[in-house]
Amino acid sequence: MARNQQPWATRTARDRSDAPARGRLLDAAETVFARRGYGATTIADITAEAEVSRAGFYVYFASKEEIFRVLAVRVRDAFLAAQDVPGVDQDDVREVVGASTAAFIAAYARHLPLLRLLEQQAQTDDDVRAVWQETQERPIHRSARYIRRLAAEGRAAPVADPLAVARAVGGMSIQFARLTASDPSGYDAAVRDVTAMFLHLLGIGPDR
Amino acid sequence: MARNQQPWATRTARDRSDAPARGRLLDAAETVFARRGYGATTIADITAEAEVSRAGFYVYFASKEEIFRVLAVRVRDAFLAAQDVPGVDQDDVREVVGASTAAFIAAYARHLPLLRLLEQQAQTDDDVRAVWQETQERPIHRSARYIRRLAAEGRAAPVADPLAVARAVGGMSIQFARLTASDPSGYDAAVRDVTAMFLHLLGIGPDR
Amino acid sequence: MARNQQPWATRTARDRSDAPARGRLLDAAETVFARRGYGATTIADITAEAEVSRAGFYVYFASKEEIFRVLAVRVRDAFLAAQDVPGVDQDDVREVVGASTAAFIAAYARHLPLLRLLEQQAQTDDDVRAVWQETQERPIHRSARYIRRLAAEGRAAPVADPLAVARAVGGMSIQFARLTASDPSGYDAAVRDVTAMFLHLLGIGPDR
Amino acid sequence: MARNQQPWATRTARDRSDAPARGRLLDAAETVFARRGYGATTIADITAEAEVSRAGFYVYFASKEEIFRVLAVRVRDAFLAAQDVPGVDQDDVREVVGASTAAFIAAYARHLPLLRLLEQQAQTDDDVRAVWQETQERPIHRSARYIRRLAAEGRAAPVADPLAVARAVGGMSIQFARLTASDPSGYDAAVRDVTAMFLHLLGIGPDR
DNA sequence: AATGAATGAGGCTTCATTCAT
DNA sequence: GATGAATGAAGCCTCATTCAT
Repeated sequence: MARNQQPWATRTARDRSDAPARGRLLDAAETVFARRGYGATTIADITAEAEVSRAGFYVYFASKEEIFRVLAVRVRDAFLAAQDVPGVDQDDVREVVGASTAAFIAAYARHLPLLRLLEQQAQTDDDVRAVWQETQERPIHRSARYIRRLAAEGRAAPVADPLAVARAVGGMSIQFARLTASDPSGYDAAVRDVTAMFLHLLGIGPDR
Repeated sequence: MARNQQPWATRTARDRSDAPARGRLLDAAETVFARRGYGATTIADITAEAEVSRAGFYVYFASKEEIFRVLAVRVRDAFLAAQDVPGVDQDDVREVVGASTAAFIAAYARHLPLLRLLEQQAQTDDDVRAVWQETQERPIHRSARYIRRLAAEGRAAPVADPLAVARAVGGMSIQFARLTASDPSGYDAAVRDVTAMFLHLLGIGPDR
Repeated sequence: MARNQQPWATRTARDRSDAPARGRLLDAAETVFARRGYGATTIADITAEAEVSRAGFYVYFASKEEIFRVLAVRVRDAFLAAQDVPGVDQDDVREVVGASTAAFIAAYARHLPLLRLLEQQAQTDDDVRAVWQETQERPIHRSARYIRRLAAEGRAAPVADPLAVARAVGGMSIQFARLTASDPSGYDAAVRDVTAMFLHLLGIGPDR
Repeated sequence: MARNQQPWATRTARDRSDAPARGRLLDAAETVFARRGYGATTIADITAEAEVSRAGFYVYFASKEEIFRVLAVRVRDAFLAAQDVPGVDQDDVREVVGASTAAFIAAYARHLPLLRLLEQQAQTDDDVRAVWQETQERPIHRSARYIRRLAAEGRAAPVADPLAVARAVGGMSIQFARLTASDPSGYDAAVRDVTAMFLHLLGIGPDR
């Protein structure tokens, strides 16, 4: 889209073939990894999907591991960015909790295939492990920070250590996100239930 | 039987423990899969670990997929069996919840490597998917049943639908089980915290 | 069948399982070789068909080559024996030629699968080659001898050297035998046509 | 094209003749199949003969079966093409029969090894069977057509149905072609005898 | 920047064959 | 004789990767 912001550009967007090859390869890799898993994916699968020659892959990436690492970062960033919920009244705990729960579940469900692979490859590849840990931990720590602040301000009375509560809520949310991924129609109920339990664990009763 | 006809024989060969090859192969497969993941594991790795010839593998299993499927069933059974907690006073909700939480977290942490692979392969292999789903769902449904009974008997006032609570608690427990797997010293705290949150979600206050 | 010629024998013929294993293996080998060809046939195929254990094969035969050699002899003998046509008036050339042509075509068509393999393996295995050559040459030489006698007695005037005529008639017969094997209904016409051409090549006109 | 930019270059590598690898593989396959038969031939044999790496084989062919199928077509075409005998006076039956008999026997003898394999593999592989049948039937039908024309024009009085005569002559020719293959010195006599018998079956007397 | 051609390395699988019982 | 279990040897095939152009 940014491409057309330059009025002097003469080429009109022609199908995928004028996207730069590197980007096409990354998109293709994401698609194929999601479809066939890490191990079963071959370089040939990726280049076929990207409509690039096999050798063309090596112009941009040194190996399957490397393209995966690049992809891992992309997924982490997308996943974390999707959790910034702007336009929420920071003073309304219920609204904050509801909105961030909704965002988390939605983002997790959306990126589930790649997140699974991330976790998987984290067992093997140290670089991926670092990315995966950040992907996992950052939302939890952010949440824990928030809970600590609420507790300090006397606006919540968490049942357990804030970090433990944050982790627990993270666990729940993931569980429901997986459910949502296999049955998207359950999304609203999932958000409602998790929000309610989150609030309850904060010692905050249901809305009226 | 013939083996005992010669009392002076020091046991006819068979130094390789004396487990029959099939069992050795399954144990070896479990070890190797846990160590190197599914994709990176080769038949040669498994047979080397089992001290069996490469060809010997095919006497009992047709492929890596097949031995994994057999292993999947074994893991599911072990994991589910580990959650039967005998000798618990069924009338004491706190004790039941505490014991089953402890058992679940311990079992999950213990089998984590294979459970991860189970989930992973469930994406690809329909048979494994069935086993994985049972592994996942059975504890949750059992837990949901228990919650429903407590609610019906007026001994608990769950914050949300019993199935949702069960699922949420499952999610938490998994989260803490993973933590425990990487840092076993946190086990007691994990059990304590999850138990407390579980009870809280059941509307049951802290012990005295 | 010979088994029941001994009146003192008490065992009645019970299905294949009391045929001695060696014979069962040979029969099985013939069946399987005919069905799958030489190369594709495995020892396991043969023993399965014979309902004998894999190792049992080696009690009687040292290898696939060896059992094939034994089979080759059996086939050669059966094929040659089938060409003895008793009860034919040796003075009636037309009858002799007709009967032996019929017998040859029938025998060739019947044993075609194994004869093909014989020829095939003759390329590779010297023992088989000897058997194959005899199988091929004996009928031709016998036929040539007959033609020579007829010529000497002035009862025929062969168009070419008796051996060449015999060879030519052999070639025709094989061609029609193959046709017959794939379409048995053509047998009578084949015999009639070949007989007519055979007689013609002997300078003997059609029957009245 | 770039190759000629450096006039001093002594030809960029490519000592392996300069036939492209695919052609070399086909030639090699023909050689090796003829030498060792189908079953005994391995991919490694072929690639060694072609001076190509084992993996190189799979760039052009998916399997031994496939390269054989391609070869089958090549052999069929070569065999059939060798039977076009130009420069023959179509009005001289003796010349036509003699020339086509000679061509057939020569072509069959020359391609005997591969033709044998063709027949052999026709039992197993449907594609090969189709090629083999055409290889077999086309000369016979062409010959039958010719005989029918001669008969219609009153220039021949075949002893039997033209198709039967054609088939019979085919059978003879094959028989003598095989003989020729194992003893090339007999070629002329074979052609003479088969031609004589062919003409005789057409009811055409010997030359003068 | 891009690619067609080629290959080294490595895993999978089959199979004839042996051996202890 | 007969067999279940096991294995060495060998072939097939795939794939990441390189290289000349």
